[in-house]
Order: sequence, then C-alpha cells, then structure tokens
Amino acid sequence: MIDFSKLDKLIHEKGRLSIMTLLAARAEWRFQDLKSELEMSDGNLITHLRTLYKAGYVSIAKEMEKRPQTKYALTEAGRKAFSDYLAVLEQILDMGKS
Amino acid sequence: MIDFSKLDKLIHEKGRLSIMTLLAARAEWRFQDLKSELEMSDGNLITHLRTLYKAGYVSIAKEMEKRPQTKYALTEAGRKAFSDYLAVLEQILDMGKS
DNA sequence: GGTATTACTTTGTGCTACAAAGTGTTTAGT
DNA sequence: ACTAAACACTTTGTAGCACAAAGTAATACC
Repeated sequence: MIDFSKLDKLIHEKGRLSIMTLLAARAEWRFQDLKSELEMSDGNLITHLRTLYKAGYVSIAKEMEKRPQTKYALTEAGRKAFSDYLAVLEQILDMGKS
Repeated sequence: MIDFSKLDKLIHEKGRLSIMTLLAARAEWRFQDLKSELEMSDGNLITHLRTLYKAGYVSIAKEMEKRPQTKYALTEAGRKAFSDYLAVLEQILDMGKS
C-alpha cells in the first residue's frame, strides 16, 4: 500500500509543486521568469521560495548586473526530495490505472 | 507548459488524495476499512468524505447488516475528476524526468 | 528629477486540516 | 438485565497556511 505520509508536505502544495517542477526542468530561474510563468503575486511567490529555501531545497543567488537579479535553483537535497515525491506520485498513478 | 490550475484542489490534498486513490483501486470501501487503512481520525475522515460527496465525487450507501455499515464508492464524476487529476500528475512526472 | 524595475517585507483575511471529545443507536458478552 | 463495545457520525476549537494588496528600498533609464 502507498505510504501517503511520504508525500512531502512542503512540496505537495500547488504553488510550491509548480515551482519545484519548473526548477527541476531548467537549471536556473530568475524571480521575474518564475513570476510571469506561474502568474503568482510577488508576496506569494517569495514566500514559497523562502519556504523551500529554509527547507534546503532551493538555492538563492543574488546578482547585480544592471538591474538586481535573483536566480533560484534546486539544491541536491531539493532534487532528492522532489525525486522522492515523484516516486509517490508514480505509485498513485500506477494504482489509478489498475 | 503544465497548467497547474487544473490541479483539482478538492483532490490535491493529502487526505482526500489518499481516499480517492483507495476508492479508485477498489470498488467499495467501508468507513472502518478506510479509517484503519489511512489511520485517520473519525472526524477528519468523515469531513473529507463529505467534502468529496458534496462535490459529487463519492457515493454513500448506508447498510444495516448486524452493525451499521456505510459503504463509499467513486461516482462517475469522481472517476473522471480523478482521471483528470492523474493526467496532471503524469505531466509533472514527465517533466521531472527530463 | 522623476519614473520604472527588481526584489523584496508587512499586513491582513479567510479558509481548512486535524484532533479530541461527545452523541445516539445497535449488538455482543456475562 | 446490564454493561461494554462498535459504528458512524457531530461539534468544537486551534493552529497553520495560502494568497492578495500595499508598502519599501535600491538602482537604472530618460
């Protein structure tokens, strides 16, 4: 039986799940790109990013070329956590197909 | 790009997702079986079940053989909604693997 | 100098997951 | 007959978000 308690609560939320999915698909994302892609408000997006950062799932790199730019990426721990999360999704999918 | 807004909020919650997954895997579940399988409190479980019932995703059949028994099952709408939900999960998985 | 951009922070609201404890009915045990 | 247990709830309360809106500070462009 599936162990639903393994569904990392930090990732299993629409906002953060979408962020994690984007970060997993491309190496680096700027704040503005995430924002326009996900159509989130500044406050909402930064809150989720900080939550993921505090969990050690996301790295933050501030740069100052012309305009300030902040780049976000998955850490190794983040990639691992996301991969574990996806494994649970896979189990759910397998069950749903039976 | 994945349309995360299609992630049915009623299903995308740990408690209800686990319920829906069980209901999708087997035709009928008694309250007690769901409870012991998911290790939820009565109040929590019944609340989620009623939420799904109100959404039209779950049917409730009360029976009175010896002990009162209530059996829960997916409706057609529930099966459809779950299938749509799984389709989004599949997209997320596909992205995560790239 | 004034406006726009970037990346925030602050504040507030409203929802909801979840637990704990209580209710009413029925059946099993002695 | 009386007690205890099982079943399916309901009620109540709390704590924790998600999310939006508005404000802040620094820099760049015209």
